[in-house]
Amino acid sequence: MPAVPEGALGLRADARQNRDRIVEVARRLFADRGLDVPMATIARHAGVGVATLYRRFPTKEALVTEVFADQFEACVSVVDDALADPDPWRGFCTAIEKICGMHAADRGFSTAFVAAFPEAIEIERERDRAIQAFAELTRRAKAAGRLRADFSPDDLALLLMANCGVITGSAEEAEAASRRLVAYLLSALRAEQADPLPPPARLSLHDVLNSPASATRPVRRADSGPTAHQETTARQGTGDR
Amino acid sequence: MPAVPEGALGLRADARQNRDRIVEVARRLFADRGLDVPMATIARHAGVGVATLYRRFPTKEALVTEVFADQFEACVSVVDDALADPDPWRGFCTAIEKICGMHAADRGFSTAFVAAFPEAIEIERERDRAIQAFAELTRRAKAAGRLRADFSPDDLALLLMANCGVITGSAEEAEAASRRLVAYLLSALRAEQADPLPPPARLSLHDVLNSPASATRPVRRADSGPTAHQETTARQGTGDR
DNA sequence: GGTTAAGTGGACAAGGCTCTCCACTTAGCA
DNA sequence: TGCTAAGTGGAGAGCCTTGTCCACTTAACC
Repeated sequence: MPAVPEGALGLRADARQNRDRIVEVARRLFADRGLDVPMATIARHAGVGVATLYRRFPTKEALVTEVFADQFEACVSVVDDALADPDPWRGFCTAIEKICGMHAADRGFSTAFVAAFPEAIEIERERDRAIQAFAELTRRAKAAGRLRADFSPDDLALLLMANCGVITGSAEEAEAASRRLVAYLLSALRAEQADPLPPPARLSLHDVLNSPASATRPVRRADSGPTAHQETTARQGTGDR
Repeated sequence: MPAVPEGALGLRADARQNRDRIVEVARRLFADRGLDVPMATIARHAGVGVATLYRRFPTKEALVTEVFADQFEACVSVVDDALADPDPWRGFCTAIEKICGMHAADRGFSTAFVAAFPEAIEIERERDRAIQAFAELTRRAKAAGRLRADFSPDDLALLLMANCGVITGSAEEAEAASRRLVAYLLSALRAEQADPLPPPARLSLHDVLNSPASATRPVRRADSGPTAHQETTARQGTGDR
């Protein structure tokens, strides 16, 4: 993450200020209300017009990506820190707790993270590194005999999505819920657990991070058409879902 | 749940048929695509006009309530069945597995359940009974020494919301993810777990089931206004969030 | 101070949604 | 068969979104 975001490089001083304020305001609004705050609201809170907003960030997605880029980096470095811990199990637990806590504290981030914007190119390289780092952390925690052997690194996606699920209500409620859920989950992950698990979900971290589903571009399947009843064929071609 | 829904009582034969088809189609569409299928799509698939749809169900919420009323009842009877099981822990586990499985199999239901429509009056009485039944199940499973003592009946809300979080992608993916998550969670709930938990989240079942947040009426906080910068007071009165 | 390219804001286009209105059709009954 | 209340479909109102356009303003350099 460069100290000056590359998008703000050749900007005139006033434009630069406006851009900074937009990002700052967007971060706060996304955190408080989630990703579906309208662009006009962000613009108004930043004291600019919508045109200015769209001049800096051609789509809402671009704004979201920019806003959460460094939060994503923070997640990555949490995993790095965990790898540096001499006790791999402690590292593992702290990493999960920290990441889930970050999500719980930021409504927009949790959505953005799970939704994931494939266009976040500067993130892409980091992402693969993070996945490998977490896999290594997993390996070590298992080797230390603390993490159950049938845990799959892809289960991280499962945990994160579950964590997102409990993020509702006020920030404090969300954080309390997340903390308790994570405590449950971590105690399920200890090696002493004997009950066998059903097969890992086909929800790998790669899938989640490249999913077409997104809060700003919701998944919309093509209309498969009616399967019965007197639906006339003439009505079909409306393009309606 | 009456055999003939009270909404369909004095209806003319053709109207009755249309109503039934609407509910059937809506159930299928909600299950496949979630709650945000447009009303027009439902009408089209049912082979009726939107006006007909709105004549039977004055709001989308009313339709959703009707569609999921019996699924809700099914959840309640799952808890009843669990209470009838001589082994309370087995009953407890099966209940959770079944309910989570039902949610995973039905994208719309999971949303509707967590969102919860306070207006679903006929459900209201059932709801309190279900909550008490689950509390009783909890008590027995603890008494049998199988469920960890610090489990709170309100944690059911936590589990259900977490489960909702992993419902993405195809139906099979969702069910696989849910199964694995539930397996993790149940192993965390066994009495042998020693690690103390953080305090229960202030997410009681009552709260969740009466939450103002909803998929059809998303939570919208009042705009608190900007906290800094040169926002003019004149711009404030636009009613924008 | 004057020039000018960069920056700006507000109106508006395009398209989505829920829900309403009203002129027309039809089931049910004598 | 013919009457009538019940039922109907489609157009469109009203509101929300994201994103565009263009006449105006202003920072930055001479």
